[in-house]
Amino acid sequence: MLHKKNKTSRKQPSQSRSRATVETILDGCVRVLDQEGMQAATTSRIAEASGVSVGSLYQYFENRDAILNALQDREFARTAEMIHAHLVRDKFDTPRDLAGSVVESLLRLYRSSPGLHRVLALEGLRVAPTDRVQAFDHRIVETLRVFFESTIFPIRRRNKHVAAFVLYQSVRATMLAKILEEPPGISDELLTEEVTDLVVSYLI
Amino acid sequence: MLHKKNKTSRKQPSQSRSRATVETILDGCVRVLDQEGMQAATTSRIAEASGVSVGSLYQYFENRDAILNALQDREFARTAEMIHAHLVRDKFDTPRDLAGSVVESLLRLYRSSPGLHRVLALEGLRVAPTDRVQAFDHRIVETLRVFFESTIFPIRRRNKHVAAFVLYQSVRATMLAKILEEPPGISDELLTEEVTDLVVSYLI
Amino acid sequence: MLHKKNKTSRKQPSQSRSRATVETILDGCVRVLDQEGMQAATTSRIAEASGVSVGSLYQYFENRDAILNALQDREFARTAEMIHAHLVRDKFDTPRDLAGSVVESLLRLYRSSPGLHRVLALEGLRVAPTDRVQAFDHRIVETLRVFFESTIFPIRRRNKHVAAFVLYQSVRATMLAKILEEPPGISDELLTEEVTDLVVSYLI
Amino acid sequence: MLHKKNKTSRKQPSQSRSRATVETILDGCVRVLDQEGMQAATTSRIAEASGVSVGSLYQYFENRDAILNALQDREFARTAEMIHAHLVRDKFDTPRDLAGSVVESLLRLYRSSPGLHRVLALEGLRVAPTDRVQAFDHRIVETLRVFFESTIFPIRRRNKHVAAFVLYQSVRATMLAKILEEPPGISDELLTEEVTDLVVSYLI
DNA sequence: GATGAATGAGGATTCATTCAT
DNA sequence: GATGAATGAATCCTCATTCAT
Repeated sequence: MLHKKNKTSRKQPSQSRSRATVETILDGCVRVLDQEGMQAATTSRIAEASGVSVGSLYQYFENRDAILNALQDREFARTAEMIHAHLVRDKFDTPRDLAGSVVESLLRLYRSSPGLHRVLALEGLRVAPTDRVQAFDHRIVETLRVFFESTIFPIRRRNKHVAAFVLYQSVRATMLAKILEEPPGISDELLTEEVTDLVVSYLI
Repeated sequence: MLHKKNKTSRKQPSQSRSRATVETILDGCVRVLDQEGMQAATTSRIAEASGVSVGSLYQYFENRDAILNALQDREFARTAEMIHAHLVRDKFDTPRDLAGSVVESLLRLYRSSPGLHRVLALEGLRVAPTDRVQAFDHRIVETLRVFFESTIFPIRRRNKHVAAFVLYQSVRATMLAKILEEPPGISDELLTEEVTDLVVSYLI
Repeated sequence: MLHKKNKTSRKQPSQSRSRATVETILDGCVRVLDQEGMQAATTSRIAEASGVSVGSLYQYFENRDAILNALQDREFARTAEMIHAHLVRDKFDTPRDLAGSVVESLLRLYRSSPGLHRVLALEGLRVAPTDRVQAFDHRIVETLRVFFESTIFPIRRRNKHVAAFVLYQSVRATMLAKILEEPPGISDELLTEEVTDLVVSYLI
Repeated sequence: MLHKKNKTSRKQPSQSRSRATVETILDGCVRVLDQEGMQAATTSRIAEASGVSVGSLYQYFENRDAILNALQDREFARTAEMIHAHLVRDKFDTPRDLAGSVVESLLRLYRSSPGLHRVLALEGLRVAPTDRVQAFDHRIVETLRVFFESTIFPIRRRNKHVAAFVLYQSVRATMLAKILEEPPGISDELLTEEVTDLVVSYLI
């Protein structure tokens, strides 16, 4: 009743060509967000930046929000994978090294598309009114919690869930603020060091 | 020094009545942001919620963005004042008490108008191209730095500026995420406690 | 849920100026329907033909369909009034005269805006999926039925409701077809005469 | 003589397979019109309902309007044939029986695809600028006129052409209104009876 | 000063048509 | 011949801004 027709939720991007187009569109959207910001992310601007027509956008996505949702999903997945990959590494030296490498990777990830991550943080591309942000934030927090529960490193926090939540929000916000504001007198190295200190002194 | 460069310089809100109207409008805008979100903050909705006409809005503000900018200014000022007030209090017991009370106040402040602060966070009302956010963030960070430099409490961080930056971003983001996402199983008290721990273990 | 906001169903056209604008828009819409047909009745074309801006259209009407609905309401009301006025006239000579004058008036009414009435017939401006047509058709049929029940003229049809229905549809369709197709060799006078015969020989 | 002036003349549907595809497409279009209405009759919906690809649609038809035109041609032809078949029947009892059987058949025909006939009525699929409707209406009217001129039944109308025109429009409109509006309290049988009365009392 | 009706540029979405495979 | 992905003009609608009263 809300939509005249509901078809089969657009093109099922199963064929590799379809999937490629979807990725192309998402990449275009990231470019727009990074260089021109959220308010510029109109359907025609996204189409233009992706090198496809507006019509094609709608061949692959239900509507504008669906693009942003998909982009969010993809980026959260990448973030989660990145963090997970660090935590399951066999080889590590000290807890501090591990923490530092995660922090540093996060900084790098954010720097690769600051505009995108600015929007993702807190506001979460605004689409599903909070659910999507919460759901994905939660996934990352869970990854951290599980690690805290199972690592042989001694963690002095009683409530691992809260600890994961606090640390994820803290590190993310600090790194993003760094990239977005570039406050004078604070280098990447220095900040990575300090944030790692924050994490380690809280956990151990 | 706050005059910005208003081409037509609009209403110089010198008369108290004018100032009152400006405040009324900002309050209306906050109400809209809190209850209906950013996408509802249209000029006519703000006018309606403020009890003034759209025309009057433009008597007091250059354009829509100017309203959001002014609101941002006001809220950052309040935050800065609140933090400052805590830090200059004569009476305090322990460093932990002080940190805890700041953290708690921040949580309260955010909870009083979550919609407003969600928008302010990182994105800075998306208006001023980061300058405004940076400027005000900087002011708060400076307040903290000065405190760290001058307090008789022993602070083990070498670079007080970075420490202030890291802590401000961390506490703010964590508290906001709490309010906006309300992750299950994390109470206000518990989180306040943990964040205070984060601050104290990093600083002392 | 269907609409983001529902306001108070637009401007309440109580002031005479508002009402005048509403009429202006409806008149513009009629002009478009008559001269360019239904497919040309786009919001911007209607606005243009009415001499107002698209924005103003939406100040007075919820959406495009609301314009067509209002127009239909107005035209049905006019038709009903016209028919009613004929039936309640004190002075008339014979049943045939009365029938003939109604038939003739209807032809004149349709000729005043053929494009509009073409659309109104059967399709009914398409908006409320049939309800509106049915409702108004019904009103006119009722007017006729009441007349048939109460007139001192002898009516030989048993079921006055069906008779009213049959006659209204027949006269309307024939007159409209005449205007829209202008079949060669059939003059207004001749057709009026024949249709009057159809009515009279059926009724009396 | 039906060749129209197809610029590129498309597929001359001489091969039986081509003709079959054309029919398939028209049938699909009818299904869409009946079940979903005119606004749903998009090229892709018609293609889907016909089990062919959009591309194939354009193999057989110049453009969308050509499909609707062809459909109109076909349906008018069927109607004309149906009426003709009744009129040339050798066996009939009374004039009333003949009239009644035509009226009833028309009702049945319309009921078999109401959505199609709603669109065809008066509006003539809104395609050809009235010419097509007129031409076909005229053909049916001519069939009737010829019958009126040649039948041994006594017809009391002087101008047989006008009589045919009036009756065709009247019967068609009444039957269609019945099907499209389904006014409460009017059964098929009752209406058929009344309309037959209308015809007979006018003619004889 | 205040008002709110009027304006129209801009944004989301649809769909007839084309064309490479 | 058949397919259906790609295209973009055309449509509905919103909302920041202006200006006559």
